[in-house]
Amino acid sequence: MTRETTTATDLDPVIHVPVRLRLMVILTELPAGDTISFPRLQGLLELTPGNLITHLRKLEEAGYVETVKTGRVTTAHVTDGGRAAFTAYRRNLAALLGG
Amino acid sequence: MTRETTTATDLDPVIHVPVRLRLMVILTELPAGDTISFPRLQGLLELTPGNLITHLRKLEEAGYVETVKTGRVTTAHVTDGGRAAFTAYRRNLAALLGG
DNA sequence: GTGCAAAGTTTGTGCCGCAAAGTCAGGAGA
DNA sequence: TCTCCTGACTTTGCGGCACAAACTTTGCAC
Repeated sequence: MTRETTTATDLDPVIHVPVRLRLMVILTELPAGDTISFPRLQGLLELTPGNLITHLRKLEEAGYVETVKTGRVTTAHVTDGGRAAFTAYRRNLAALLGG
Repeated sequence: MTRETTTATDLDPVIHVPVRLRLMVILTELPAGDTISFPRLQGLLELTPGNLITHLRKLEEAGYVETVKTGRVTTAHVTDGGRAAFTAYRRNLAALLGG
């Protein structure tokens, strides 16, 4: 009951923040290979651009997301590591909440 | 998909903080009418007392938890409002994560 | 080429989680 | 009874982070 619960309830703080949690949901639900634009994300999440870019960078620094500037607009997509981390996050959360 | 998702994904910030989330799990899994002592909570969560009391107070201020000092030791238990809020939190989380 | 609007960036502020250090109460031993 | 000691909180200060306002940049319309 010591090691298991400790590990199981360790929620990745990079993902756990509500805005980033919603970001990861949007990005992982995107068809593989697809990207989504910065303005579209901003509209979906109803964030100020400054707020959005901060969270996107946090995810990028963690290696969960990649952003590419194509012409005028920046697009984002989740990485393999990001998908894995998100899966682990969900598993830990389920373990904590018991289902 | 605008107003509904916005409402559904609104995660109660009082509960969402990892320590308090674990606190709510422990407290709501307690048999109805039971209480748990401060030192026991501290042991289970592996927190400094200062940290624990801060979070307990946050939950108390929100009306989710009540604490009673019985003799030497303080005990805590969840309120009806706390149970309701926790249920709503889980529902919102499930809606966000899609399951 | 000048004005305008959309897109992204930087910076500052305020809040909050966290733990170190302090306070208080009760019991054991002299 | 007085004092020491231990266990149980409590308070305070610091560090880090989310958030948005204000600034910069880029491209199009005219």
